[in-house]
Amino acid sequence: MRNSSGSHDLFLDVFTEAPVIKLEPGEVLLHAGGRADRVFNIVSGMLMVSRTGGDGRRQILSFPVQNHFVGLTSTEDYFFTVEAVKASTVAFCSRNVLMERLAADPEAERTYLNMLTRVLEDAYDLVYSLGQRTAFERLAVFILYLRHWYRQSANIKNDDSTALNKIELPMSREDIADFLGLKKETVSRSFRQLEDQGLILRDDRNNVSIENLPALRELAGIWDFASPRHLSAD
Amino acid sequence: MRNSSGSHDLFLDVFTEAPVIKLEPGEVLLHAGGRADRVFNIVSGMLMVSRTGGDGRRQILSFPVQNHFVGLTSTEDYFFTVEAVKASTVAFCSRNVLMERLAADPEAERTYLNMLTRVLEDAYDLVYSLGQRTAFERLAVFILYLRHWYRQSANIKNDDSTALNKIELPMSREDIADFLGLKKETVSRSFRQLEDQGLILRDDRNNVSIENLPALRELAGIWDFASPRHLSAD
DNA sequence: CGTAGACTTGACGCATGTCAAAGTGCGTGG
DNA sequence: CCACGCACTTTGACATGCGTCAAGTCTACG
Repeated sequence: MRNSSGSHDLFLDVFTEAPVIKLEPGEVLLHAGGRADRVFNIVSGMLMVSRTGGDGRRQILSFPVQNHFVGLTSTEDYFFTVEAVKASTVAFCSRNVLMERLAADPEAERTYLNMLTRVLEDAYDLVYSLGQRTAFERLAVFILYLRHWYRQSANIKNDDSTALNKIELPMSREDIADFLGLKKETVSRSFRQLEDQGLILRDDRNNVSIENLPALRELAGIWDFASPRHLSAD
Repeated sequence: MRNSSGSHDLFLDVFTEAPVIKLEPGEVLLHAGGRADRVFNIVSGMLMVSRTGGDGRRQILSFPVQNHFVGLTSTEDYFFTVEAVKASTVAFCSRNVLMERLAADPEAERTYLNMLTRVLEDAYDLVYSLGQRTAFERLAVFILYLRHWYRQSANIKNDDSTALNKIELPMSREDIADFLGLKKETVSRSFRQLEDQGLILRDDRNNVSIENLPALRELAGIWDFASPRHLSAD
């Protein structure tokens, strides 16, 4: 199982009593280059982790949501920027405290390793999308990702639940583009294409409805987000 | 410092006395879908980690070399395939043994977390390349990566050493293409373009010489592989 | 030598990027 | 409450980088 929100498998107890920070949309939690002395656990909302090159090109690395974890580096400094996409609250603790806790408690350590490994697997999923999928497919996968995250947050078991067919898109088209390695115009056109083919419906700027889940999954090549890996078997 | 080959910062002692496997080029170490009960440390040579979709599209995730680590999953099964690019030897130990060692020894645990975090950072580097860079730039970055790995293996301190200007390319053009999210023809043409601009020289099929390191770095936007992060500051 | 596999090169097409204009919703101030 | 303006999105026309398909070339190996 990939997750079931709130389970101890995903949550480190160093965060249970930890202080929280409230963030408004667009507010920056931490900057690339800043000293990496804290780690964060998202309590609610949605953040955005990005990296910007010297020439201004920006790549979004992830959109962490409830119970996701942010702040890992192997070095002294953050190499990414984290900001809020929507109003969010995050718990934080110092890196040292976390490390001591992990050293003292093998159970916490296992949990942490699992979280870290999942982040890595998500990164590899993104690599696969960027390297192998078309714009159209990337957007389909992205919508299924959002659906998956909302399912986790709402703690809904049934992966086919129609309760999950309203998808909120709290980030801008440009953010989506920078996540998927596209331009915002291409994202717009791909949304249109998905709508024209009856896979989704654009309710408004920030909300789409999934109209044909099996076809979306077919397009994405993803059959079960909860299974060991996201790609259909080879 | 990102590494200094053989240092205890990068090497887990569970592997010191561990049995090794010898692999010929093309030989498969493990298959996607197989039970993930072992972890591996590369002693010499070069491997290739890949993931193939149901429709046959393949994405190479990494080319691990000396002292790199392979076999991490959060689940019961491997979701990637690992094979040898050139003759290699790898040390292995069971996942359980590793986990027990990490639980027992905070020092080993720290080392392991660092290794894992670096793998994650490499994955994010690849994400940036695939999402933001042109074919030409991706190849420049790739050559600099190879150079960086060879520098690690040879344990050469000076990052400008001309001893590192002969770069071996043990993998096929198609492998490079599947790593960089391109087609093999585009890889060929980008090599040509690099040569035409005097940045490299193609000695033969599997060897290039770096002719203009500063220009390559400029193109890649990478100034110092040993620094906290690979991208030039923003 | 001769053949096979890998690589290179060329001609062409298409997906995505670029640039520009029009549409949409939303907050602000009259 | 309405109207204006602004930011974001959508759409359109066109450009281009990379993919596709098909010859050619090289090299290793029999």
